[in-house]
Amino acid sequence: MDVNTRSLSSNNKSGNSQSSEDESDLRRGPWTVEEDLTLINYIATQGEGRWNSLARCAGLKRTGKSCRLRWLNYLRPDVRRGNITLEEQLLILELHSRWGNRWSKIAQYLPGRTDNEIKNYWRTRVQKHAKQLKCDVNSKQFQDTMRYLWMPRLVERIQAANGTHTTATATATASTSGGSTTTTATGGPAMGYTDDFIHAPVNSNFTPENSANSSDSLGTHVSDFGEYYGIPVHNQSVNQDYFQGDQVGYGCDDSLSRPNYGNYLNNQGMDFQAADNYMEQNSQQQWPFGLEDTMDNFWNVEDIYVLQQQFNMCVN
DNA sequence: AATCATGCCAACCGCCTTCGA
DNA sequence: TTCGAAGGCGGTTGGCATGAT
Repeated sequence: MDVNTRSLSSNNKSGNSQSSEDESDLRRGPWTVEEDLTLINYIATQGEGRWNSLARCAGLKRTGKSCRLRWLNYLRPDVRRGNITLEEQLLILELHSRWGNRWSKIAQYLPGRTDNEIKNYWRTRVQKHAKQLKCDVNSKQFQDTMRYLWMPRLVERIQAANGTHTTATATATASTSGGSTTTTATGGPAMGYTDDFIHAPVNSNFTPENSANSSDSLGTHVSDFGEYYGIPVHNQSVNQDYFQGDQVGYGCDDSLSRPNYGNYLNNQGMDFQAADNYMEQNSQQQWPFGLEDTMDNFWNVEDIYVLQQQFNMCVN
């Protein structure tokens, strides 16, 4: 069935009455250029308002919801396009560890990015790698892997790309196009095993099992990520054991080490209370990171290989 | 060249919350 | 206070693009 002509009969199950609409006349599916222009022009002259009436007044044969979604996710002038940058990836991981699937809340900290985009990123990229590691994305193992392996690694990549600091002696870059990933390693061992993880002091007492407890006293089993890490939503400085690099190791055993990324986000001005204020005061400004991640993804084949090894050590 | 598998993402669905009469 | 309308949000789907076979 043509997506544009599908029945709308199921649309009103949600309690969102569209009774004032002529349902038989409503369009669905992809928006046309003409519809986009109509919506843009209408909002440019009349501003945003009540979406149902806006849709009617603009002459769009769409539901108000559909118009709102199209505007917020695609037509808004401040919507950012292009790959999620390394910094944005790091921020998404960090914020998701705090708040879980609170996509709209996470999106507030990534100006120009929509909750839908972040959600899609998470589902297509992060969950994919959880699958590759054969663990549930909500599992403690995966959370720890993400927190103590991937995120520090990502910080290293950011620092390396910025030319500010990196302890890595080898770099591997991945480019993902479509479904495949190609990898270019420079200076690393032939087996694509980079030593990003192997060069800094390690607290041998640290394990993923105690990691959650290391930052607070609330690290007992809870399903929600934020609760899991025992982090209050607001007025909480950045996850302390994660960002205070010298105090706690992040690996699963002594073969792991942490990059010297301490307080990276704070050093970038990413204090969350400040971020709250920042967002309130200046919601239109772009996030002060300018680095584009042309590699698309910070995980590559080598990373997965290494991570699988480390992950297995964690589990066993 | 054809077919299949996979990734990506725009759009929809439906529940919940907020608003306002 | 109640109730319907509208908005917000997270989950899910479907179609297109691309790569693999």
